Amino acid sequence: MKIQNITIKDIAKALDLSYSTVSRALKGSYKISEPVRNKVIAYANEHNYRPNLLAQSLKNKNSRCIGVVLCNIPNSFFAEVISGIESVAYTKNYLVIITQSHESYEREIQALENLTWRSIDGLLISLSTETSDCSHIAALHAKGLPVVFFDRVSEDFKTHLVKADNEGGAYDLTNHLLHQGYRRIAQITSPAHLSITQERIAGYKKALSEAGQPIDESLIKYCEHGGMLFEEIETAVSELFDSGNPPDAIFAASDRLTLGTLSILKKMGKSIPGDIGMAGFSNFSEPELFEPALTTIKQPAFEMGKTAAELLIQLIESKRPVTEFEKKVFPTELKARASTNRKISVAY
Amino acid sequence: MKIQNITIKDIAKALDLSYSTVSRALKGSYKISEPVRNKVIAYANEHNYRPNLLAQSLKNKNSRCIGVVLCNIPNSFFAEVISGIESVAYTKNYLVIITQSHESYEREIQALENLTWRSIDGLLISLSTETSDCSHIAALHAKGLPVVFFDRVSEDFKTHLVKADNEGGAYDLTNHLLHQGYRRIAQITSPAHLSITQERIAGYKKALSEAGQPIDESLIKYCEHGGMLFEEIETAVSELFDSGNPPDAIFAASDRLTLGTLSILKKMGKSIPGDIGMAGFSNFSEPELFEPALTTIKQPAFEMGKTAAELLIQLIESKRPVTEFEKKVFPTELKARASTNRKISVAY
DNA sequence: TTTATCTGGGCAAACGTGTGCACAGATTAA
DNA sequence: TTAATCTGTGCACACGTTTGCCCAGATAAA
Repeated sequence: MKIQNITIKDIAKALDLSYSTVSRALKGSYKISEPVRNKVIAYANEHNYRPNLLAQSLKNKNSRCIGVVLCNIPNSFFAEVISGIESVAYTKNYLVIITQSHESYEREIQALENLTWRSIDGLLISLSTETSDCSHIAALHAKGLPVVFFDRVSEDFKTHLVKADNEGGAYDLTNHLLHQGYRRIAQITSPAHLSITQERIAGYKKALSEAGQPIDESLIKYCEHGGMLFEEIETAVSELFDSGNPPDAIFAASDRLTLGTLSILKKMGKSIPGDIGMAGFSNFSEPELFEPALTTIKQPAFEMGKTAAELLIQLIESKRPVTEFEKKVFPTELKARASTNRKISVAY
Repeated sequence: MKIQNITIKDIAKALDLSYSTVSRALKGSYKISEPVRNKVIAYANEHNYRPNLLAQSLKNKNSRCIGVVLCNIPNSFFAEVISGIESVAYTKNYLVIITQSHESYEREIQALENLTWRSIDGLLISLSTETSDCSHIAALHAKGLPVVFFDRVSEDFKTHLVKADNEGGAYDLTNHLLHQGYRRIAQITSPAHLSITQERIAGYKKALSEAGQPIDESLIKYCEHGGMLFEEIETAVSELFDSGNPPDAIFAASDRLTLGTLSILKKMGKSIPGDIGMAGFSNFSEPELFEPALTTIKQPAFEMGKTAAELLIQLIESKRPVTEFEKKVFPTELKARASTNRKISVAY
């Protein structure tokens, strides 16, 4: 921007002081006499002095920016996470730069390059569905860039992790479906290499096992693009129904998959929850407005964003290298609604 | 970031050249001989040289960042706008910094201060509901900051405007409701001082007038916070129904108002579209999933973001001061669905 | 041969801050 | 009175780039 702001030099000239005196008076760092300091501060306030962040960053090799890489912004879950991140960054005076990977490994790498080129002090990242190898992130981390994983995490290297209790959420939801009398419960989910997928499948299988139900791997459908392509959800659903032994309930493992599946079931004319039960992970704000009102597992997205940002800033501002890392796991919340309400509570 | 990148100085030392020669060779700007230039470029590529953007910005007084101020990210409309902005910025190599006003005038000012402090090259802004006076933006514009308004625009000063055809959209929707046989059509809308509100009311009134219907100002309810407070929507709805002469259809003027109103009507046990017709401006991705499937006016949000970003970058990169400004108006799209389907087409 | 022009490249200052060092004057200790 | 210490301030360089100006050597013109 071409807007001319007042600089330290201007103040120095006006008060007939050296640059360094002004700088030190403003920072309050060094031995500057009271009268001089007050004079400088008064002048600075009066003329609305704002230090030039670019110059400070160049000098100090920090930028007070944190970079965020996530899949895409319109997704309800991530939109809420962003709000959480911003709420912390705002008070700590960091700027948040958001980039989207659009579930693509290549774009994730580009986003990361762009961010590091722009000088960020730290990175918050949720892996894209295509990402199975984290060496691009590990390399930055090894060079000293503080990193916090959230949501879709990796344990390829040690750092703070912030995630939902995906296993617990999937367990709760599967149990709920079982209690409602559903028996052949399918899961439509993200690629198998993602942490969230593994955990959500683990919870699902755990609930089934505990209930003495068989586990049928053909009921688990992986969408390689996490539902970015509508057709992959369609394929998954039709495979389930064309199998000769269709499910009586579907559990979708993400926001997009949930909405996509619901949409397809309605198009197929399935009656929910009669013909088939339907539920999923979703942070959409008004799931009760759907037909039928949708049973969801909701993640505390805002809190997760907040915590991730707090941990990251703590990492950035730590004087000593941090060696003890935290793994924050947030409970999920099951909201049972009409879409799984068979009104038959079966004992087993 | 503490990551040490290779600098021009490193290249200069390695090749035994001066800094300036290296700089000029890389920029391709000045008289540098072929062999020297090639040598420099080869070395730079080999060692993965990236110019330090902070230093460049400091020197050139531009930052290759554009600032965006909007109400809030989780809103479907704005989330799509952001995607549009990013798609352009990405190819033109600008970074997008998104800030939220949360519909507050004060936070809008803070966001703006933060952005300018951070050095942005241009600004995209959609006014908060509380903003009636644009002098804070005009001041920046007067200082030379390129500004493009989108969505909620102001004509306080001359610049590019990007908006939807709000009047046309409201006209179409009102007409649709009239054709469906609704007669007492209410509008729940944003504060009266906003451009979008005025236009949406104008279209609504125009359709009513043309149909020979009376205009009842008591059917227009303004939500001072644009629906950020759920209670204000509740108040608006209950006032409509408690008036003794309730509406037979409600037209909500924004994403949040639409979802909020629908939610309240359902809680009240109203039958839609029987008791009351319901429709609104909304960019939610799957309105057909609602109960009932929701009639919407959809704005081309992605296109709007794209165009706004293009105009802004054009402004930023223009050599001469621009004096001719454009006003881009995008058509909206009416999607009639069950929530307004009375199945009685009344001639009038 | 001398002078003017061109070509390629280096010097150094600048953008706005931060900071190690030096130094003048005042105070204290010997 | 002299030496040691403390206090407050200024000088100058650094961060990484960019750019106006200058200059050495080569070439062309006179």
